[in-house]
Amino acid sequence: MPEDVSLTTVAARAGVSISTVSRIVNGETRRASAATIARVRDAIEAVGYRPNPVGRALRRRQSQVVGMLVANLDNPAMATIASSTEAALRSAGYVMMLCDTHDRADLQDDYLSALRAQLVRGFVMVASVPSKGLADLSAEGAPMVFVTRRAPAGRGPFVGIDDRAAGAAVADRFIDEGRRAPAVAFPQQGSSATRDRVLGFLARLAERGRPAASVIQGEGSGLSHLQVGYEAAEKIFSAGDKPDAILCVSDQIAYGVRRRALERGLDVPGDCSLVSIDGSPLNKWVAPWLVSVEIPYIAYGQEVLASLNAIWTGSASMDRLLPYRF
Amino acid sequence: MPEDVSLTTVAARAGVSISTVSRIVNGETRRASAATIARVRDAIEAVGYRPNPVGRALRRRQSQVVGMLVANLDNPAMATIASSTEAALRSAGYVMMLCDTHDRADLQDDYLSALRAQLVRGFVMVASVPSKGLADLSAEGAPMVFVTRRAPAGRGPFVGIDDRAAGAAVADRFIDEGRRAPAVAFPQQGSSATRDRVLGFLARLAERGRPAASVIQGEGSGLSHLQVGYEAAEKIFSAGDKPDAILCVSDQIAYGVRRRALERGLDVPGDCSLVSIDGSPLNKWVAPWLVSVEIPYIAYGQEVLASLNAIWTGSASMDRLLPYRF
DNA sequence: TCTCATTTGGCAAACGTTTGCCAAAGCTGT
DNA sequence: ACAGCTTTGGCAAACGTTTGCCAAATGAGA
Repeated sequence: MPEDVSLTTVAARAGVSISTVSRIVNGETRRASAATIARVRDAIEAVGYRPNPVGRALRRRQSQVVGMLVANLDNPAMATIASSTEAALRSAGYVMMLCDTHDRADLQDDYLSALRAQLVRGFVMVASVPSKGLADLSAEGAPMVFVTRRAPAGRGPFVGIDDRAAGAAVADRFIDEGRRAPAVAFPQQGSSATRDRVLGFLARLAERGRPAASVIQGEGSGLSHLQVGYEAAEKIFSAGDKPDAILCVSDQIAYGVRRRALERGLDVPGDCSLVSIDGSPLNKWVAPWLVSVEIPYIAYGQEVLASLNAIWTGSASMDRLLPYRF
Repeated sequence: MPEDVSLTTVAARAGVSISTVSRIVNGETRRASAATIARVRDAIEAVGYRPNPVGRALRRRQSQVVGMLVANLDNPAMATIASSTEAALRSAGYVMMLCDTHDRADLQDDYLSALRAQLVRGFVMVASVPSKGLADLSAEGAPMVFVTRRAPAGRGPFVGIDDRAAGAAVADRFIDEGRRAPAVAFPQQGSSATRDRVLGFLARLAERGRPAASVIQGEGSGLSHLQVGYEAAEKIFSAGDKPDAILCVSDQIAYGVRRRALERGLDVPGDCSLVSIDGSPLNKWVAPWLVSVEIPYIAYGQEVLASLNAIWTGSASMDRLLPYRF
């Protein structure tokens, strides 16, 4: 299958000019007679012509590529988002270019500029980090949608869940279950997502008669949420009050908390129940002790696509909040 | 930052022709005087010129893009491979385009032809599936490296571990530990990787006096290895002999086996120890009961790059087997 | 000073598209 | 038969790059 078939090949075979073929390929049916169109279509079929995306991008000054920057592909949730977004984009005729920023601002900027040079059509920022390049690009009005974490600069369409509400839902559950000593484990330098979950949780508890001061709060630092959970748990378990229910703002934090709990000889959920926000399908298999608010990461892809489409067509860019499920 | 700076911009500013600038950008230092080179370099710096990859690809008929097809991004091992490969390629000046084939031949072919149209420089097939498009492309001699699973057609450079040896290593361990009733859990329609692991395991056991017929073999079917393990375990546990050590050919299979074991009231590793081949870092946190042969997925990226480099420079394409660690 | 080789650099033609503009042909109504 | 409009389609110029070829300028040797 020699792939050196271009508009010229088709034009020669159909006995028309390349302009005509180009127009027909692009659906400009009003610029050619029905007979010509049929002849060209046949020729296209016969030689197996496929438009060359590179030539097209050069001329149009815009490619079919959408760039996706993800903070950490090793995080299963982000991998799922990447996978579903790739599928959605592909089915709409776009291709996705994926970059792993490792949560580093400098890498993020490198990737942004490389992608821009590729004339990408849009950017999908999954858990972006604040950076100069991002701010610039955003200010220029580049098509950009933020997933999981909101835009550092504030404005920018967002795909995710209502993090505050999710936190509040866990609070409600704890109260309804009659928990005496609720706690929360979260990362020291959290993103908008983890922060909002904690805030929603504490706010709802306060509304229902449990002021924030009475809630055991454990924060952890470290690169991975596993480590964060492990550290946060230490603080929580060595607090004066013994917690009987802990909100972990992500699955991985819950894994870390649980490990520390085991090391301390605590039974989960016997002595202390763990609730997390994420809901990886893996939990059912490796963490049956964990109750989780399930986030439909698998559905993120189509929302991202819808959001990009809205931007491209000039509609108002609005946030897309997906339903979570307890 | 208006990004409409091209060779023309630089040429005008430096007072030379675009040919000269192009040659200097591409390191053809012998085609211009030192003074000219300096002047051009300054101009490049001043206007912030970056070569346009699209124009370049069109002219060179070859882009800096490397296409990566992965069977399932939700699999943490593959996500890690994708991440490390992306990093390695990026640091060598390439960009990676990632596609998730969901292990489907038709999608794989779609992606292959889309990537080819993008004039990609090479293909990285992570756990590829046999397909017509793959066979054609491979026959044409497209630069292609196979990761984790060997080329369906046989020939093609491979990056992975020595799967038979890994299986054998587990066999040795079982014998050395004095296990009475070893078993193995594996997928019904396995890849070259899982097949080789089982073969290596059984062969070594046979060498050391345990003919294959005496080994409990449980195969499972299903989309995910979790399910495979769950099914395989059922067969293994309901066999006449009660196993006291099971080789699970992947981490996820081990998770499935363990779940079934729990349901049957078996203690792991008390009643029966589990050994898997994969070694996800997550194991330490969520599956401390699992012993694993650790595969250095994080190091795959650089090997993939090295393999591609070998192909591009015309060297003999050889397999790259990485060391595993018990 | 002349010849010849080397250095230095520009011209122009590609690569595969898209699209503004022009022109030929076909129609309509007078 | 003629003006004017619509349909149909081609020409050619871009988009940003690379590169074969040619030419001017420089330098060396005679």
